[in-house]
Amino acid sequence: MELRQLKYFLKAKELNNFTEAAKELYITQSTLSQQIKQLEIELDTLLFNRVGKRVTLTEAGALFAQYAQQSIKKSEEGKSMLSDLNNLQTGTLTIGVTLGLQRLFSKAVLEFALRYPRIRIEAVFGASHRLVKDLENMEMDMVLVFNESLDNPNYIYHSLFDSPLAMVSSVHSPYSGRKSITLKEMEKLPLLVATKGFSTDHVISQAFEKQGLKPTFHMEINDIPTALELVKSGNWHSILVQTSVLDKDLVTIPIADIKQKRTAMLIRMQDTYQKKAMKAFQELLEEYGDEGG
Amino acid sequence: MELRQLKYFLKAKELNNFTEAAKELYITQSTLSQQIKQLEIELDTLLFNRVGKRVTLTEAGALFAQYAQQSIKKSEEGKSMLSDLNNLQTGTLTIGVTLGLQRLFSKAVLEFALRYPRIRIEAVFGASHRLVKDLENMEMDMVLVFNESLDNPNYIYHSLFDSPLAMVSSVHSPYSGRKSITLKEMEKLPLLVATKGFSTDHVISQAFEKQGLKPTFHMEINDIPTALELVKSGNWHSILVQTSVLDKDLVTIPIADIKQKRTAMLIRMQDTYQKKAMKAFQELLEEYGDEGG
DNA sequence: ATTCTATAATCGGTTTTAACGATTGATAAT
DNA sequence: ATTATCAATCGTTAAAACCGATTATAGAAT
Repeated sequence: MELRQLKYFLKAKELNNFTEAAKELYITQSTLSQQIKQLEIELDTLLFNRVGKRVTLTEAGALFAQYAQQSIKKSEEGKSMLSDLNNLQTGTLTIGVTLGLQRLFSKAVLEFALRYPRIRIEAVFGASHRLVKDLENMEMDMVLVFNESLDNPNYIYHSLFDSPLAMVSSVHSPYSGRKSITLKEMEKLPLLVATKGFSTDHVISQAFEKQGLKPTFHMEINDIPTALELVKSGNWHSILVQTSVLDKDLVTIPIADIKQKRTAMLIRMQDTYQKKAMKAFQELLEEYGDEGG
Repeated sequence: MELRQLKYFLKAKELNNFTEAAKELYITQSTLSQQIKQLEIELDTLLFNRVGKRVTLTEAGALFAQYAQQSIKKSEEGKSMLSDLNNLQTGTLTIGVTLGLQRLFSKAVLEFALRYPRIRIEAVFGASHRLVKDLENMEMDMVLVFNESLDNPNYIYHSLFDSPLAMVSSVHSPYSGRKSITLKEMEKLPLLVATKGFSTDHVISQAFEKQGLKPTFHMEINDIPTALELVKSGNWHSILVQTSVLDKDLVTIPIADIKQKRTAMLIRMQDTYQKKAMKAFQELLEEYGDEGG
């Protein structure tokens, strides 16, 4: 048994497909096939069921995966611990971020880059469920999302701040200056969805649905800065977590009938050893989170 | 980084000597040297200081060893978990036992062998510090010793029973029938040490010393059954943990001035996964332990 | 029913590398 | 000064990881 084989196994498990897994591992399918087989022989247990042309994890495989992952994790923790120790700080920090937390992230990353110029940052924007999945596959060090609360004990959940949903409009819009707005009022407005496919979008749709309202979303965009640019034109209004917006040309108007706040949170694997860079980044997030995102 | 390299590294760490380590690993010294170097290159850190012809672990090496060990452990736990799952029970249970717990061990192992005939038992008798060291190097699943209380959080300590020290004599000896005896009385008797080099021996010596007594030990043996045979002859008396002795030809006489009892305990590594065989053995030990060793 | 497609297993050959034996170099002990 | 002991290094060999091509199989499409 070698770590190499365990890594191959986990990738195959993740994709349930040897050919694909081999591609991602930059080896051929035949190599992967052989290495998995070798592992199975050593363990004297089938890890995958071969039903026709497809493979599915066996129960034994699922159980074994836990140990495989932990074995790999420990070895990598050891490595990154040493790299911290050397204080060369040549590490990489991979962070998943959901769209609405872009601002918080940029603020933190700006300061972080100043303090730790030699640490490479890899930021992956995406839908929270996708990010969490990547975290599970150890492809990320931490993710920044809204309201994900898997109760998986292998992860550490850390709330950063709460923020309500609000309508975003141009300062020149007739609604500028309003203290609040109702969903019913918004139903007839030209709306722009800035978080298509994200969990925030889901919350918004549900709120309208609950009141039997059918708003028209004239546009869907999955990039917040672009969406905000469009809102500035005055042609559309959008709905976002309030702290995602801070621009002198825009206003946020509290939505009277959405009480539920969104909670920004940081999720990371439970490590006995936590990368120094990670700790530092987390501290920055907390700092900026307290200032209101 | 491969598990093979981590195993090599740990062995080298254990022995502080590449040549010896290579021998135990059944590889040549040159291979070991190269593999360690390769690991060091990957980690970008020296694991050993090379001072002249000898090697000593660096601080980084000591830290890394923790992770290496855990990585290996996880992979092996996974493997043994599967072997249990298959219910083939082809596993091996390696147990270290200190001399005085021989009786408890034999009783338990007898029953265990009946219930789990396909599990191989490897029993290693030896001094407790030696056993504990082997346990640390993961060469044992558990050890049975007296009073070892390292406060290492990676181990689980489980007390089985307490037992006082007692003088052991032939039923025909003049002391047979005595309710108790003092160290001073024993000083002049022909004594036989049955636990030379073991921690119990240490306790006995200290007790005499404390009272300024200088007993004469006419014989030293490091095997209890043999020692007991000799005591039966009536020529010597010995001092042992009371529960080590159960023989119609022998009597145990409580020693009035040694109040301190010896605690039999089981020590095992803290596993998230515990071998079924281990659990079963532990249960038997507890059962027989309650009956008084 | 037949062909096509997607997939895993297998086979034979190639490349990589783990392992070896012998040698060198360095240093501690004699 | 000599010897013994150890780690590093070098060149070679054996093992095994890997590859490309082929085969086998099952599901999908025709």
